[in-house]
Amino acid sequence: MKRYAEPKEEITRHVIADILQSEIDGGMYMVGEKLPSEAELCRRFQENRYTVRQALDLLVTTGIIRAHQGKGHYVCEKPLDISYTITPGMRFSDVISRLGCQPGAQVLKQDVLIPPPQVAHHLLLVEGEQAYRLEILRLADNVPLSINVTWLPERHFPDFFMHTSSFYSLYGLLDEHYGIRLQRIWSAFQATFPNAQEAKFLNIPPNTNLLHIESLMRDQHGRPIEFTSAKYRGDLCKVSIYC
Amino acid sequence: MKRYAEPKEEITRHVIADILQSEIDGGMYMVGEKLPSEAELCRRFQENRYTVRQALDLLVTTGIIRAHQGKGHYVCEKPLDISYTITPGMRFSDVISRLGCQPGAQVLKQDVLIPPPQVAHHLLLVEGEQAYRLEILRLADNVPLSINVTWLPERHFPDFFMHTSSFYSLYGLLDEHYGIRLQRIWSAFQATFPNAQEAKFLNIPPNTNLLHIESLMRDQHGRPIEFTSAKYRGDLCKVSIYC
DNA sequence: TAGTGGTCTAGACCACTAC
DNA sequence: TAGTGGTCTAGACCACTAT
Repeated sequence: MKRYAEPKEEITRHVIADILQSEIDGGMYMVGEKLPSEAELCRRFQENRYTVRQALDLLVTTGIIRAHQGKGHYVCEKPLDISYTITPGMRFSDVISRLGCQPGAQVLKQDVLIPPPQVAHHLLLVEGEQAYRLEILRLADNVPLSINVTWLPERHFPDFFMHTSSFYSLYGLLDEHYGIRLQRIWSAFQATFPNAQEAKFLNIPPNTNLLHIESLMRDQHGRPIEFTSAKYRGDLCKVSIYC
Repeated sequence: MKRYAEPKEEITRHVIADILQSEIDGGMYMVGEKLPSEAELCRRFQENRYTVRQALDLLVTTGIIRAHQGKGHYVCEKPLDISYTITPGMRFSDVISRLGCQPGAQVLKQDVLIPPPQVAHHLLLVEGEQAYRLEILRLADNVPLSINVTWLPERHFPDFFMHTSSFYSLYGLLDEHYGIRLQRIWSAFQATFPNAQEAKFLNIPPNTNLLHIESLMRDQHGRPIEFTSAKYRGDLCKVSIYC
């Protein structure tokens, strides 16, 4: 056992992380399987618990494994490749179904209010005009995948909340009840980290990265209809678009 | 000073991080300015160095501050909003110039070889057909913003490397010397972390998040011409596209 | 050389999970 | 109750930066 830091050049935590990762890649620990406990890894590598934890943290941060207090470290599922083509007929729920997962959606909050200036501007609202604000959690096999905040101009959707109680697909709802089909005008992409609330709903540690997508959609008549801010789990999602 | 962990509920590191963040937000430490040293913060909060470091790490991971060994912790710049519209006439260098920064590009590597199957498939190459592979570092005011790996079918670009020595704008080069103007077919977005080499070239710690964009572009005749894998610094870049 | 952050040892208590 | 990960104390050496 090394008593103190060595000439460096290797940084023990990275060496341990690389060994564990190669063992995971090599199939020694399968997806969903539990890794040896920290104490066991300390004995195996003859290193301090701090060092072993730093190594595990590297793999947690990279989305290779996840930690469960009181249980252990587990090998993560592989990222889903969500080929997300929002054109007529392709909905979030369809995408998830095609991947062999059970899609889910949960309305966390719904309001009618005056949106922030940026949103009002995109949706071409007049001064003081109100819009629906929907906060939706998207799930696949009961695993939270994304949090969406969607804005819709109030005037286009009378009695909107009558339809959201049995929420399943937003685009399905807009098509069925209002005859509106959406197409993308513009999107902005950013890699971010979650705030406390988002981390809670997505059930992820605060250092998981998120794919943040803001989108402006228009209907078949060219009117801007929907502004959405969606935050996807970076370790599980990859989003594709076709132009 | 607490001798051991307390009833929790507060988690000291988060409390310290919140205090520091509010002070940064409040303008106590300006962008680019140095925070007090770890030792100083230990004295101020009467906490162990480990705890103070965990607090600082939270802010580093969130992109609020960055650490320089031997110097200190510094407040980060705000993200650039790179509205990246790759259509005729809009180049990376143009985007950067418009933001008031000096664009830069550096060819890290250039090869001619048989691309991996996925790339060959996208570019409609026949079995064994070769392509150019360019690894390019993009900079703004000498700060590395992204690493791009670009593939171009060899047959469309005779004497290609004659033109890459004085590299400035790839799309400018393709237009000038080959009369080819590009448009987006498809893009895939993911939030990831850098590998060791990427972290080195981008000069970022390994827990900085990256916005990874794979794109397939076609020329004015509809032929798929370019496949690019671009990794942008998540703390500095936001990429917008228009459809 | 002094000061800063980066890494590590050794050992403790807290909180969650399973039995 | 035992085992696991989560947090923290106290102190050490290493590597980089400025002077």
